[in-house]
Amino acid sequence: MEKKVTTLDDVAKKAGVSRITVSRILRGSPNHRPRTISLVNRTAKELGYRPNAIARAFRTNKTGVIGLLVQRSKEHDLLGEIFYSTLISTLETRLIQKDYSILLGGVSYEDIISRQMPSIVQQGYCEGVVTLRIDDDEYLRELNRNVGSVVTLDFKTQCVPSVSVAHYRGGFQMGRHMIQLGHRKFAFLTAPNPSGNFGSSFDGFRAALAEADLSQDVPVASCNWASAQQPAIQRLMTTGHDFTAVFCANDYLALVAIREFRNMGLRVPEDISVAGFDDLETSILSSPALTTIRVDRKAMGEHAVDLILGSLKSDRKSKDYTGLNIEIPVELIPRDSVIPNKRNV
Amino acid sequence: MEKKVTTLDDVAKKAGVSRITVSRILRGSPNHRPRTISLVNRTAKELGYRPNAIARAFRTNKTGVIGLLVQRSKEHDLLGEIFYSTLISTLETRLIQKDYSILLGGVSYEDIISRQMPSIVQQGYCEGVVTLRIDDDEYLRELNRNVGSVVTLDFKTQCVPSVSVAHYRGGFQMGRHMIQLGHRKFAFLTAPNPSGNFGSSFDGFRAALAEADLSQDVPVASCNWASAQQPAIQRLMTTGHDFTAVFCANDYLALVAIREFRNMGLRVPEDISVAGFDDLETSILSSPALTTIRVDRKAMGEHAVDLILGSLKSDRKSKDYTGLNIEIPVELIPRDSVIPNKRNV
DNA sequence: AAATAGAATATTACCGATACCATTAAAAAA
DNA sequence: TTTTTTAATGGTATCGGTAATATTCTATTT
Repeated sequence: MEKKVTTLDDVAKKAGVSRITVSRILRGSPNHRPRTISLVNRTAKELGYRPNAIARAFRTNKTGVIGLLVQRSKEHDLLGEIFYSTLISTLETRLIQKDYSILLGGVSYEDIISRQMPSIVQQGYCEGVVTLRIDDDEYLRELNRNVGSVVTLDFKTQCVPSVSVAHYRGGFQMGRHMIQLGHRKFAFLTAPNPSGNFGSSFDGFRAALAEADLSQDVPVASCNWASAQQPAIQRLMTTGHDFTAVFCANDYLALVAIREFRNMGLRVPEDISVAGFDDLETSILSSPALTTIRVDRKAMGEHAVDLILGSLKSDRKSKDYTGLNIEIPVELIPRDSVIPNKRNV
Repeated sequence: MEKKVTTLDDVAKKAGVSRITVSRILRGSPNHRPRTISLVNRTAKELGYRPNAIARAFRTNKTGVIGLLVQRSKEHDLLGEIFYSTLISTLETRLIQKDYSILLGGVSYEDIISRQMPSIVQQGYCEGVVTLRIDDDEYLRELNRNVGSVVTLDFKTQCVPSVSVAHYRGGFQMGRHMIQLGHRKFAFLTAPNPSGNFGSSFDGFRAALAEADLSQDVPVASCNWASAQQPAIQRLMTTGHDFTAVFCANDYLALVAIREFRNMGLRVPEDISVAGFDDLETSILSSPALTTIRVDRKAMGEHAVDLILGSLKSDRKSKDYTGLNIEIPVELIPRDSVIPNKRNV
């Protein structure tokens, strides 16, 4: 006695109608006698009938599956980054409501360079794909060639609809905030340029400096992810700079920076103010509580879902979303890691 | 000009062989003339043929998809929890290597109570399912009835194979550690009992107290997740307890506790030592760096994958994994949030 | 050269649903 | 009542693969 699944035919036979009638009724077609409808529904329930999604997908060419593509790498794992896990959670919740499921896919840096499509795409399981911070235009175009609908999250591009963060604006706000508190000399802490988002933050920051007629010649420490952040930070300190505030590309780096500064005997924020970007759930819990730029990840996820679903429906004839970019606004969250500068005020 | 996909028939026609020959050759069957093999391979490449995974899944009844089931709730989102995101990342990486993909599924608490199967299961997309900390035996059994292979992560059970954490052992180690540092009075900080894991930690902790002939009557503060942790913690402090060390069910709660204690004017760790459980990536960055119990999440993910794949292969006839439990060992990571007790030493 | 074994390839049926078109039954109009 | 229209239902082909079985072809044996 293996598993025996009930099919449409079983239901049809038992109910004494044709298979297609059962199919239509179960899908909610109204063009049937109430008697037949209730008979079929009852019979289906009795037999414990469950439509076979694979068969349906096969026939209709609609899988009800959206791929979620993240970049994977040895040293640093986007999926494991808390910023993204919140995002993913939002995507899942909202897509389920629309009867879609999420299929996870990882691509390595090498895959991207060699234009290697992930297996979930090759196999044709996905009706559409949402990418997380995949920043290679050519790769996105190739994806689009394979999947029909692609939406990019956390990277602004012209070749597919995208949802991005107002990094420039966030950097600008942080710049103003620090200047307002009396800081005049700054440093940046970043990771090796993922997707230029960090670059935008710093451009915005510099714009604030320009506005205040301050030197935009800001020293930059570029850290690797996994480890080896210390050298970059130490180098920053030992090259004779006299900054009083550091703007970090994200909250995680800010925490690292705070630890390193303290290891060097500096007090944060008394000697150096440190700010982050993202406002992770835990950033309010750090000590000092982190001054940062809040990003509405929920809104990001929701917009991404709306974009991808909208772009699915459009059978070439309806609205074209290509190049449509939604920029999520940000908000400065002043807390305790950035304080007025005693030296320059 | 819509999308035209090349099928086996197209390749077969162009190569002048039968469809099934193409199918077999592309799947690597050796029983063919080398000439035919290379001809078919060449033709397939020329036409850019990609096997249709849905059609194949339909025919073979093998989807190559593993479901990942997490509990979802308004106030607290497991998917968004960093502990799990690392786990998920590991699962994904390892499953891809075995040519499987991950389909994400969420279940609410209500779903579990009402034995409502998630859509990814109902639809029959999954060959197997890995659950994350779903702690209802009856629900797991029902799942197993629907999917064939189920493996539970972060919850120990007898009804399906499971991978769990040595919570008891971890609690025990932490107890010993604190006692060794001179602490005699303790408190627990936990969340409303998810899955009894937290309970095991505290049982282990108490066992260490018993070993040292200390009172096991430890006050407990039970916090909600999202917010409202303050009241529970304040209540703990204002009921005349005189503990010097607090063992928290996880690192996140430990951070919350530290903040609350400080808000009440207490110093951590000078006045109160605080310890967590999990060793999140960021826990070494907090100040003070968190003393905690390290859980090898990578090992958890790897074992889960091995279990689920092994249990897929077993067509009832081979090994039966039911009730097999793998317990992941833990390790005490002493850092700066637990220090020797000045009062009692 | 005929018989036979084994390797290579082909035929056919089928997985479970839906699309499309045809048909029948019931209601409305003549 | 007969015809026409409309609602309800049925028949058949089909999506793109693979399993099982049948057939051809090649090589070996006698």
